[in-house]
Amino acid sequence: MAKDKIRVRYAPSPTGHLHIGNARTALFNYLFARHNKGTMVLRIEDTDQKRNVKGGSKSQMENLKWLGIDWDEGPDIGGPYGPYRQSERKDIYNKYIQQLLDEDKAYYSFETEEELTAQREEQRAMGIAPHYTYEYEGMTAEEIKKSQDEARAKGLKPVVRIHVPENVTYAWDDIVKGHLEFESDTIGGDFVIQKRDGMPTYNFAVVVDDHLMKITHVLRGDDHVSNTPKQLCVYQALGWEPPKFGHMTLIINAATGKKLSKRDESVLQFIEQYRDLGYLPDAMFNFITLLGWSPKGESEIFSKREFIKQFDPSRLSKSPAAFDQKKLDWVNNQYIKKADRDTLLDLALNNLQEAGYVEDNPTPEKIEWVRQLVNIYSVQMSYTKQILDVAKIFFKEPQELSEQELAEIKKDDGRVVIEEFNRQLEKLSRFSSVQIMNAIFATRKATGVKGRKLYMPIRIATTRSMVGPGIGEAVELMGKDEVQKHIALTLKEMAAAGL
RNA sequence: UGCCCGCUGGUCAAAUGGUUAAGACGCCACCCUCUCAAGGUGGAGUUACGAGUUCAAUUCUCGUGCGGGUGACCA
Repeated sequence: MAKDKIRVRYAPSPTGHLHIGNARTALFNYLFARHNKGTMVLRIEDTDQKRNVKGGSKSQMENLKWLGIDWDEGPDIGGPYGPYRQSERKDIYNKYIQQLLDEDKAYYSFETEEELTAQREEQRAMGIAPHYTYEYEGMTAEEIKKSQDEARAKGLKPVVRIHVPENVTYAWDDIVKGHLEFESDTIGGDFVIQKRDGMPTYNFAVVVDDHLMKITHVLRGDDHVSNTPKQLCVYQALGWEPPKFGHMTLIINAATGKKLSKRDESVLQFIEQYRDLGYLPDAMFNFITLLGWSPKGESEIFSKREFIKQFDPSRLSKSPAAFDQKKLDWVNNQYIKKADRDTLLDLALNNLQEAGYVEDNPTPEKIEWVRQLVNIYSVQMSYTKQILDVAKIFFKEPQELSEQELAEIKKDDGRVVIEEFNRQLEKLSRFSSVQIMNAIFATRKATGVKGRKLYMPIRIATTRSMVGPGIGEAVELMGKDEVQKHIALTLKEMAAAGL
């Protein structure tokens, strides 16, 4: 028989926006599927009604698409194994829960949450691992039935627990971590497979869905390792063949060494936040792929197509990956430098408008101006919103010159240079960068000053800053009026300082 | 505390019994340059510790240490 087609899934719960860690899980499943010409399934795990966030799954899907991840089956496009939302699959789960009940592999449990919490406290106090202990221990079938009937008569609603057999070893060869095994008595006792509200629990629904959706490989986060034995228990009870599992290491915050938690605000963790700052999807895709996975050669910048081609799950790392913002910035800068100019323009325009630096309905001239601005600054931006900061000389009223700047223009012939350049500017027929450079050359000729002594006073007087892009372009973009205003202001300040 | 996992420079990592222990980010220096970036060149910096196996250990084994995950009617 030919090897079955590879089928993987990404199964988020719609509890919020797309988190970096989840995005990575999706990404690796995607790469694995595409590399093997397999099928990518998107399934929404929304069995916890309390935690579901409105619009959560829509936001997840939007951000996945933005990242360049698509899927072949899912709630939005359907597929042969739907529905793809767990909340719509209740009948399916119920059927298998009933089957386990009938086969005596599961049972109704009436212990209340208060009782269970008390039990756990007690166990913890005794220094043993908290676990559920069988509530019908030592009872005959009749006694159990009687006890349940009484509980029901009192109006108690049961949950369904699965019998975890004794002395069983749950073992699997993990794609990432190698051979792993757990003894059945270490997984916490008979666990709940159906909640009081009638919904299945995660560990049960996942098994049913993965089996029915013919999932062949489960790539997920390390935090699911301890769920795997429970799921294997369900597979066994149902008599199903489990898929292959691979548990990817967590992404940690380099500063704390801990798993990135949504509550940790020292790192931006949601794809949307990066999107808003003007990070590029391809760059994010590239960067996230490098979190816990390494390519074969020495290069680290790859297109999606190249990643798909060379993706190999055996190169998934066993040790946690730290989220390195500086590296992300470097990666994004690599992409920005190569990016399509219109794309950058759109992003930057958006950032500038949000900041109120550019009006909402800019004229074509203004858009052209922003385009030039983005062009000259793209080489140094890590993300487009940085333009607010790096190009602030174009948007903010000039500050008083600093001591350092003043020192720079007062040495040697600063004043002479500035005045001469101002005269040369007057003579220009066009206010273009080429012409402006000509004015600088003419100033050099007239004053005999060159190099830094020539350029720096001009730079400071025109842009009111010692830093910035090429002087010709900077001055052109600043505009003639603004430049003349700045020069006049500078000369006034110099006079006031007695120069 | 039980169970599970990990540990190569500041960070991510390659190599897997034999290498001068790749590469990338960051850092430093120099070059380029009016400045800031970008780019180029170079540099510093690493196999957690202790035993064992072996001619040879970053690699295999054991122990110690440190870090992490998990212990729900969350997923």
